[in-house]
Amino acid sequence: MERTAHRGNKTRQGITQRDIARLAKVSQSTVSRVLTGDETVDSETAASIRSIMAQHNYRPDGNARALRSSRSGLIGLVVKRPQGGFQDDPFFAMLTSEIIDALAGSNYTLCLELASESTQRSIYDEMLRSRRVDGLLLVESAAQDERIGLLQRDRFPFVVIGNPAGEGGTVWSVDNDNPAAAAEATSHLIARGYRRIGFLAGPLGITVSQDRLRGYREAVEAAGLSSSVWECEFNLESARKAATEMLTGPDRPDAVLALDDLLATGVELAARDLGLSIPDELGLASFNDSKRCEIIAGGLTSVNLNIPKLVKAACSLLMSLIEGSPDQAPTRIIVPAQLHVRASSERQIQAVPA
Amino acid sequence: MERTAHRGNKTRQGITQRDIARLAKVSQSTVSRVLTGDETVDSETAASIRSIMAQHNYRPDGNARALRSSRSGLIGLVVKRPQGGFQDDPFFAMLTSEIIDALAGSNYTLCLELASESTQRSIYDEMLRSRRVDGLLLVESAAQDERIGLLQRDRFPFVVIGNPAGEGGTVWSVDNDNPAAAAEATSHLIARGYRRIGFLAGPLGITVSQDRLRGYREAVEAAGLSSSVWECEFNLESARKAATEMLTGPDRPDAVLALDDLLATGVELAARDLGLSIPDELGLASFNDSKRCEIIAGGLTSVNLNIPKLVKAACSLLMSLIEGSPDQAPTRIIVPAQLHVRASSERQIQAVPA
DNA sequence: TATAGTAGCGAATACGTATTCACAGTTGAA
DNA sequence: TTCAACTGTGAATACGTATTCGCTACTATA
Repeated sequence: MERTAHRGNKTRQGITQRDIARLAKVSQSTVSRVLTGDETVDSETAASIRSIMAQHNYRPDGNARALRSSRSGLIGLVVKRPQGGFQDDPFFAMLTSEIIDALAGSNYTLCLELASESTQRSIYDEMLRSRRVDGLLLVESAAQDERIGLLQRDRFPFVVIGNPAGEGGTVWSVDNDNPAAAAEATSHLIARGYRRIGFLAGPLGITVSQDRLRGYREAVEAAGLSSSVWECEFNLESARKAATEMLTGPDRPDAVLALDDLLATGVELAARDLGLSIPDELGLASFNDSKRCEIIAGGLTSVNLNIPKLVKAACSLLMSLIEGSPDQAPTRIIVPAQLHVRASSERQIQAVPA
Repeated sequence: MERTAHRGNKTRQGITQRDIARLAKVSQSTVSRVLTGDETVDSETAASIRSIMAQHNYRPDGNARALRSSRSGLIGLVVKRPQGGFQDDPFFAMLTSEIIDALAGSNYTLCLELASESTQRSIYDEMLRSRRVDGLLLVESAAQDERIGLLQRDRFPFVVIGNPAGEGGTVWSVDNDNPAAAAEATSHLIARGYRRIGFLAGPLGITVSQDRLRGYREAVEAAGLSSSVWECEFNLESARKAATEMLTGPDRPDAVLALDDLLATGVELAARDLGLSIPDELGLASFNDSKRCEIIAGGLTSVNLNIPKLVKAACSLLMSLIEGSPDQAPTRIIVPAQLHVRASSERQIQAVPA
């Protein structure tokens, strides 16, 4: 005589394949076949089953599916979170957003993990070794990363976005040609008549710093100029401080190439503090071409990294790794970047005779 | 005679409870008991099992676990993505980051979903009805949301961050007291001697716009001043355009309260274009107290929403909903916000006799 | 007409875990 | 001494799906 409805909690049970089968007067396996798109089901039977499914609003249980087929349909995104949290840098949001778009048509869903030192280990255990995710996107720029070794040992599908320095050709990765892009940006500044070009890098232990620094150096040396490099942390205060030192020291640069729009913002602040006008007294360029480039320094020249394309490449690569390991040697995919010139580097050209 | 090793793909098999049991010379169920923290296992047996687990680097299969216990340990985050993608607004990144921190000690992991119009439906089906997530955090400000009805119908655990307008007392939610905060910010501007205070809102269909507008109106009217409201989209260009109209129209405001740091940035740009100095000729205040407040307009007065606390409250609420539905009436939790005064509203006080 | 081939389908099983049930052995109180 | 309670355990089962294995009919070929 007991009512069962008031349990409230367990009531949320959901309908299963067996229920559908009962209603359609077929076996559960036939229902399953319809779901997996098996061709050997009579089209009329299939239609009837489908209609009953729709009618009862049936949805397969993702966990059962994952257990049986050992494929979860989840992709993990691992980003190293800068200490001090995310600054205004929209890189992370752009990335996430693009990944979701890239995955939209597929059978995969994004699952997020921000790594700080403390959660780092948990990612690997909780998500990966528990088979919760089918593959990993690693946003990587640290020169050393012990996780990569672990992933390789387990033959776990993963793609690095960025430059996994030590792992040269042993890892699938997608990146821009940062040295070339940095060289182009530097050459652009030189072509605009700037002569003492400084480089404001992030932490030098990070490969993206190293790569862009290299391109900068090459371009500067090729032009017979000398280089001057400053290092700072990935936050505004640090960038502003470094830029201030840079611009008040001896042999002050007349142009700065910053690693990042965030750091470039710091340079602009420093310049404003010092009363230096951009672009006349100081040229400025950087990387990312984020929205803020339209407002910083009256328009900030910046390298567009083509994040949508970068992400699409990474995702489709990862999916193919997950689905049928091509057993091909790992490749590094390079997505072209493009310099987006704006006012911050548009000084009147100062006669540079051919 | 066939080698089995070269399959390469299926090799990634992983060790199971049964394997552990065999090694420990106990039954699989005892191993399971150790894992679930069942007290009835002999401590010596348990120790031995644990040691074997550690030795063989065992990890329980998350999918099997989820299937059996109908609890996945995943929490979904649903954010409505503004069209045009994320601008420089760091709100999303702050949120995500804080959620991960809040979940760090718990047994839950974050799983992300950005909703655009097209993926909206898929969230509900793929993640929720497939039982992939145990609960949902909904970042909500639309006045109407059909998803909430669906969630309620299925008695699915979810918590709204923000104000789910129509759903008054029928939904668990966590929010700031936006009317009060807006009133405080407005009163602050008035106390600093500003007299014609404009409000730059986002889209008015959004509850956060409505709530802050209300507080602004109350404060302005209480001071015997008149209100003037402008609406714009959630992007810099739109804000700048609206602010320009605002500041060039008749009866130009001498202070602006913006809905958001992003919109406030647009106001600053417009002011700069028009040669209006902040704070002397134009007072400015907004909401979010993001990092950029330290650099906009020489320091932007902004309401700190206390996102860490907001998020912690939402997460622990959600977890308790998931674990044992308290069958208590839904509650709206209000986290106090605090006005962070900076230079942008710090005009010399112009004699306002008591 | 006999046989090979094939389409369609149900029974059974596997995936790895959590949980229920029963049972043996021990303890403790009557 | 007897029986009840308790402790620690293994066998069995369930979770919902995908998949393998045969079996039945039916068609095509000879």
